[in-house]
Amino acid sequence: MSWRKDQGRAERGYHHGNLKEALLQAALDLISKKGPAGFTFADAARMAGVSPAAPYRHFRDRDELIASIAQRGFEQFESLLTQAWDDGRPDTVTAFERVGKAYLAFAREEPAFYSAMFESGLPPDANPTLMAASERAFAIIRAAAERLAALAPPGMPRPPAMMMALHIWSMSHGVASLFGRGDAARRKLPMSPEELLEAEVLIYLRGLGFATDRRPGTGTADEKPAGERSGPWGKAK
Amino acid sequence: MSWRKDQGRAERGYHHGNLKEALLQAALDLISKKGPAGFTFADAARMAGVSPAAPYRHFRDRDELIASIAQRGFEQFESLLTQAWDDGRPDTVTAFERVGKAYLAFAREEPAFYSAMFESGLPPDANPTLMAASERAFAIIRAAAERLAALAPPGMPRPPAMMMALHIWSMSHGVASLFGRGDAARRKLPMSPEELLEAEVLIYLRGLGFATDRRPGTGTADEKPAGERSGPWGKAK
DNA sequence: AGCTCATGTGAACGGCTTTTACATGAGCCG
DNA sequence: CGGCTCATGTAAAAGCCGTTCACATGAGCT
Repeated sequence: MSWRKDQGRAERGYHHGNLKEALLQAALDLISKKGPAGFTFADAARMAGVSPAAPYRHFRDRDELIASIAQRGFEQFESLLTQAWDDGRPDTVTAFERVGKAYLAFAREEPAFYSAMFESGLPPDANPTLMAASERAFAIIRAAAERLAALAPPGMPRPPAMMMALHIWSMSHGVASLFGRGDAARRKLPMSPEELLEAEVLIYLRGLGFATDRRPGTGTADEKPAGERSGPWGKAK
Repeated sequence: MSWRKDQGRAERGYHHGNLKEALLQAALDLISKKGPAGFTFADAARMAGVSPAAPYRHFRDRDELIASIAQRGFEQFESLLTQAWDDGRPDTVTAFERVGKAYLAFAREEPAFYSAMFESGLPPDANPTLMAASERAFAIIRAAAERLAALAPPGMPRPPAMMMALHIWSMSHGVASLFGRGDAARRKLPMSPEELLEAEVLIYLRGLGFATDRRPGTGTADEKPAGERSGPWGKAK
């Protein structure tokens, strides 16, 4: 990691040279430490070593900075989900679960992005480009659901892919926002959020008629020791 | 609705007489209008007709006011869920779904409470009595899950009730916080949040092996026209 | 060299939170 | 009823923030 002009502090002429980027970085730091509410425009400026008025050359106001972060967040999120989905390899169900885990991993490892994206209280409709980014990310989940729906067992009516996608999203978001971030501020659990979500998704998929032991499908098969794994939960009493 | 001293405005001696209550009311109004972030201590004071310093006689600081609201929210929430659960009448599955709907109804009809409870960014561990209230509310869901788990079909291993409860909670919270509040600020959906959640829960329960057509059980039976209702979703394409 | 315009500064306004010293009067005690 | 006391409210002030505006600087172009 290295900015053009060394952290922005030290010697630095009248012009910063990289202020916009420095502000975004600072804001990310601050949000991850104190939440999107505690984040302060002035603090970010201070951290970048400029006067409190300087940021206004790059962002209309505080909200626009947060929206910019949310925007980037959705882009990284989309890329992460795309990678996790990996076009359904090695088999659809496995890939699908990987997407769920990626969702949680993002919420855990990038709490600042996640907060900006989902907990900043910005009206989504006010910002078309932001909403577009959000929809591109959701489209990954939706595409995965589409593929999964196509595999639905013949006996049953096909579940609408859009609905499945919304279900998965709500489960992921629910788990992430109730139990997701480790640091502070979350409830205690008898299991990890990842396990919780995995079980939830597996049960849900089973409810749709999918075989969830991962034997069928494209079977690239590194079967887990299929021992007594008869249900999607561990040995919890 | 009528306070003791008429709105707090009008004629009113040096002492308000009911300030604490008036502040809580004002805060509820403000939060529901502008979100927990936009809410201002000074505004609440103004609305109650007192000086900006007066609230400090009743709340240590702004956060404590919000925590008080969250506290009340959890109490109302608990009461609502208890009522919806109605001790599992007329049958467990029906009552269970009613709890899900009550959850959403609360989020929709009491957005201020809901925000204070789940989106205020307060550390839950910092406030023991608040966490206790939250746990009492969750206990209702947990108790319902317990009863449901006991009914699990004999063929399969019993799902842990705690896990089921957490699953249901995460689904409800996910749907509520992504799509829950109608006014502003939410995404568009091909179906109502209520339908979305109902389908999600039904599919999930089916995944656990429950018959979800509501024919078995205590069968107090006001069967819906069981026509072509072969899956938990409507005619969505 | 000189011009121009994007970018940063300083000072100022109004608003918010919180603290402190002081005012008021409700409730009690004699 | 008179007076005391203490919870409750006020005024003023300090310190922070967001935001704006007139002004300074200097990077890049001609």
